[in-house]
Amino acid sequence: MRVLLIEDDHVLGSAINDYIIAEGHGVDWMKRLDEAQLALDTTNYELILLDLGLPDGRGLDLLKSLRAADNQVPVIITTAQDQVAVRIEGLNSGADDYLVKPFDLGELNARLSAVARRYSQVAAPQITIADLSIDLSRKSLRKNSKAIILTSREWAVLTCLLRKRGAIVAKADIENSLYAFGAEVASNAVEVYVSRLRKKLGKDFITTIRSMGYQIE
Amino acid sequence: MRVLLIEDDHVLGSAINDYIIAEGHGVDWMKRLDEAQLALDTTNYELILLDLGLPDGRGLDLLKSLRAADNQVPVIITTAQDQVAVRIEGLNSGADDYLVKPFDLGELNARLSAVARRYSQVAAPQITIADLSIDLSRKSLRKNSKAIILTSREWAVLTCLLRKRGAIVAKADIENSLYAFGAEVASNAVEVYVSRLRKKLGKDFITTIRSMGYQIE
DNA sequence: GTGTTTGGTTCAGCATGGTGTCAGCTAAGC
DNA sequence: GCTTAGCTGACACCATGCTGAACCAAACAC
Repeated sequence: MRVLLIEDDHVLGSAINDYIIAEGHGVDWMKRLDEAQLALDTTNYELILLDLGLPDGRGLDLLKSLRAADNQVPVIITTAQDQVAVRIEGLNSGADDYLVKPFDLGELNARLSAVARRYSQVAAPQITIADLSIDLSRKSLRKNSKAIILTSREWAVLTCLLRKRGAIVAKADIENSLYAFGAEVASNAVEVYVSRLRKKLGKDFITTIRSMGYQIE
Repeated sequence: MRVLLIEDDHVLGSAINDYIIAEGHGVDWMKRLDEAQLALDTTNYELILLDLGLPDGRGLDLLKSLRAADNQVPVIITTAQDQVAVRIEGLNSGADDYLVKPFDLGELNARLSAVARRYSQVAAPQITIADLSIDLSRKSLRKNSKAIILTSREWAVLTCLLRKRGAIVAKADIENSLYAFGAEVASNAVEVYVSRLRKKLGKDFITTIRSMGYQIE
């Protein structure tokens, strides 16, 4: 997850910065609003942590202009203990969440993952390859924006290949992901399903690497 | 918006209750978890306000089972000032937000509208598909502008499918949204309801994806 | 109380389409 | 050319899904 941190306090800022990195996310830390605006213009973030206590007090404007521009990126605002009114105004201006300073870093983390979870539901992991768009979680698939129905076995083969996209996947690997281990299938089932997939998705979508396996892209 | 309020404190509860009503929303106020579970079984809420400080301390279980059943209804938890750990666990268990008691009613309202805003983006109130027009929040349904009455179970199945419109919804998912946690039903109930829905709404409205689930559109 | 209606759940028998298998074919590599 | 690997149409079988009907429980009328 790529996070934009807008915070002028050096001590708190670097603590948060380090913490988010330790959680495995990427951070851009901006100490001034004009820098933040610039960063927003050039990069797509998945989360913004916005300090509303900045000296110039224009953090809310940034938030409002984001929402006015129909940018739905989740924003968590941070305020000092006594700024209840600011907090309310922030939420009404389109913030998704807030943290009251001083806050527990564990709490920050919980909020991060809550927002990340929420966000990941909205922005479906949509894969687009050539004229195909594939949504694995919804099991929906479109070719030239026309829906295509796959059977469950066909899905199994497709996801197995997509999970290792770019790599060459051995036929045995695919077979193992199809049939719970043990149940040996002495046949060319995988070949059959690849054939069926090609009929539905297009000839060149899955390439055969002779005597090694199959590959997508 | 229909809100389920779970709060055992009479004073605070009735204050919140009145406040939400004053804001133009509907509230069901439950003082015990078993009542709340019952309410959840029969009604679809758009927001749940859950007090994690209930005497039996099983509020978290309710929340977890909701999420386990893939119920995405926004949940705001309330905790006392000193229960930071509970709060964090709540967020990690799938709560969308929290309020620390004692909280400002203005703050409650800001959170309500924040959640409502977020929610309204997801579920459009009026849906039109083919010759059907469906209003989920009012539970009204028309086919060629002729009203159709559905039973509550039929609604549950329909809304479950519509909420993930376009996606393939597994039968188990639908079952989970029908029968809140615990109550295992060993039968083909979902099939029966789909069959009845098709009889009322038209043959082709819900499509079967064999061994995967059902799909609308 | 009885009778009726309404909706939920279960079951059985039937229909159907996905699955696995094979045979005959094509294409690749040498 | 030959050999081997992979492709694909055809098909039988049976798990999966459909649906009418029966059965219950709760609500309601009288």
